[in-house]
Amino acid sequence: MPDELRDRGLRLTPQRELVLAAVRELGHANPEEIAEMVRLKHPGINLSTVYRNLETLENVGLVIHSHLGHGGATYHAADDINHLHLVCGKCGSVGEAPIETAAQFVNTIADDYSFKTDVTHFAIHGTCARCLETL
Amino acid sequence: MPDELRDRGLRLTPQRELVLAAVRELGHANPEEIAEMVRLKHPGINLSTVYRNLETLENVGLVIHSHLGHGGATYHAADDINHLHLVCGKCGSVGEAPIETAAQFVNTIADDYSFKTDVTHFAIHGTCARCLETL
DNA sequence: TAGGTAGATGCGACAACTTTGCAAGTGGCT
DNA sequence: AGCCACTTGCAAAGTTGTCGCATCTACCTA
Repeated sequence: MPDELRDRGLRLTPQRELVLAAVRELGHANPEEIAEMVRLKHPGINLSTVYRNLETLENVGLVIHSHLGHGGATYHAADDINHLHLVCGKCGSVGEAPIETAAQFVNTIADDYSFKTDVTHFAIHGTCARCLETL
Repeated sequence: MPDELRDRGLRLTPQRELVLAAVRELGHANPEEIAEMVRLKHPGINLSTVYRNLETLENVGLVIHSHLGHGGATYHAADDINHLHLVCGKCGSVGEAPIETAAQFVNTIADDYSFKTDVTHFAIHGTCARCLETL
């Protein structure tokens, strides 16, 4: 679908297409990982081009970033954000749970604080089952 | 209570006391803000000393960090972590809600995924009431 | 109370990650 | 085919946090 880029007023460059494809394929990935994947087909791409394209793609709503750990952002395809992330503070593993798991929590906060929460933006932090066992 | 430091095997230095005091006074603050406050009484303190003391104080359980925004950590007094943070992605405001608000959510995740979540570590991201109005 | 020592501090260098300026390149319109 | 604004590559710089090392000092011991 090359027109999904043009329709949003963006030029269709190989770099841009490959960045979007990488985000979709990787599920969630940081800029460095995305650059690596893009380089398989377009070895010369510069990291700053990746950063700029991620920002651009996010501005037009094709891509979304979230924060899974202490460090930088990870990027997702916008239409793939239907889950929340369970990040283990011990081993760093990233689990997923359907977004409905938080539905009541979100509603409570909306009712009590008029705050519309986006549960996918930040990870849910805690300790995973395996790490709990080994304590 | 100077002995709360010594009791945990830490030397009682003016810098360390002031860092702890600043964390307690500020409620939540990043290392730079903490350094600024410490400098009011101890102008010479080095930023790396602040970082090292925050790490040390966290190791002995007097201080805890959490992530409120895209950037770095913010620090709290450990006995002050009884609320979760509602961070508005538009205006950056930080609201609070009692930790019980998330109790059922936490239980659901524990039951379904054996994942023990720490809701205070990452902020709850979304849009605050005021920003929702002005959309 | 003086002295020794492990731990703490200050300082500068370094590292990781991201942003920016600018010149050269190129997609898309006419 | 040609033009122009948008993109890219590259290098430099900004940010934030970490590290090595020499110096200093809190605390223990005699």
